[in-house]
Amino acid sequence: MFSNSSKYAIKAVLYLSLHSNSTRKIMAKDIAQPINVPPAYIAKLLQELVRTDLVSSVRGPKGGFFMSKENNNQKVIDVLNVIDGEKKFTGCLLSLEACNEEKPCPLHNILSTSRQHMIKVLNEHSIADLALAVKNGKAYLPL
Amino acid sequence: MFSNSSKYAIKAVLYLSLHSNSTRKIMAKDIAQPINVPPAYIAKLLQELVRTDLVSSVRGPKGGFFMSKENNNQKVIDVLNVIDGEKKFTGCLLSLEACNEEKPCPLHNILSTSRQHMIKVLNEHSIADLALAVKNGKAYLPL
DNA sequence: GAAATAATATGATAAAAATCATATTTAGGA
DNA sequence: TCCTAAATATGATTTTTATCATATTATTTC
Repeated sequence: MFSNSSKYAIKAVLYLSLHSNSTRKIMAKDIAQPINVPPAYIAKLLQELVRTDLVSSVRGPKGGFFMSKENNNQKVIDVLNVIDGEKKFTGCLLSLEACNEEKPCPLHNILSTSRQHMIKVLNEHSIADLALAVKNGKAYLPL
Repeated sequence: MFSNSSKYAIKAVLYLSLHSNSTRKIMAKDIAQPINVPPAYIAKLLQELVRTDLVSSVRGPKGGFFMSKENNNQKVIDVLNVIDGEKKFTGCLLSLEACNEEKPCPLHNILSTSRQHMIKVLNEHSIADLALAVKNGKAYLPL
């Protein structure tokens, strides 16, 4: 459904949302272990997330990654769009160039509703929302 | 969302549903062109679909691929399961081993409904249903 | 301002998915 | 029975994705 990269990115951003802030930064290697992602890989993903303003960072000693208030308010779909690209959600389900609402492909026809709903939900929930669910014991991050 | 292979498989199966039957078989290369998929690739995919009883075939002269009545009644999700595997739909959205309904991951939490709906729809519609929509002008297969 | 630390940029390698190629088997027709 | 046509099995190649490694740059602290 989502690529490994996207899953890793979501996990990293969630971890940062739960454990970091502007005065409490976390190094790439210290994020990698708890979310079970290769350190070098998560480092590369984090760089991309920093470039696109989804995560904040400071170099040098006492530096690291963290989530600012603005970062926390970004929507879940923003992370997915940066890593997997928008077409993943908006593109035709059969990759037909000429597929659209007026002339939908057969899959579009039957899946359009649930897909729209999916996009809506990802658009409505911020990273902070997901983190809050974890804090409240309504969602979990095991292993 | 779906892999190229899955998209190709759906397109091939739809094409066969619309243009073939037990007395009108179609060769791999004659399927490849209209659905815009590499001939050798679609041939390989068709073999897998035949092995799993989603498509029928006859070798030799006058042979080819076709959809039997049973083939046409298979559900869309069956094709996707064969090509992409079931985990694509049932697996945790963050690939967490211990994620489940009782202890859902944050993504599971917000996407579960639309995902369930998606699976339901794919389970309810047969290949024939999709083909019918095309015949009735309710769905299209451009390019 | 020098030393140490941590992100950044860049590129190399490995694994998986997609694509291509071909020898083998089966079925039909002369 | 022999030739041809078509699927099948198998494997090679290419492309993409995932993973690993390292030299460079920025920042803090002494």
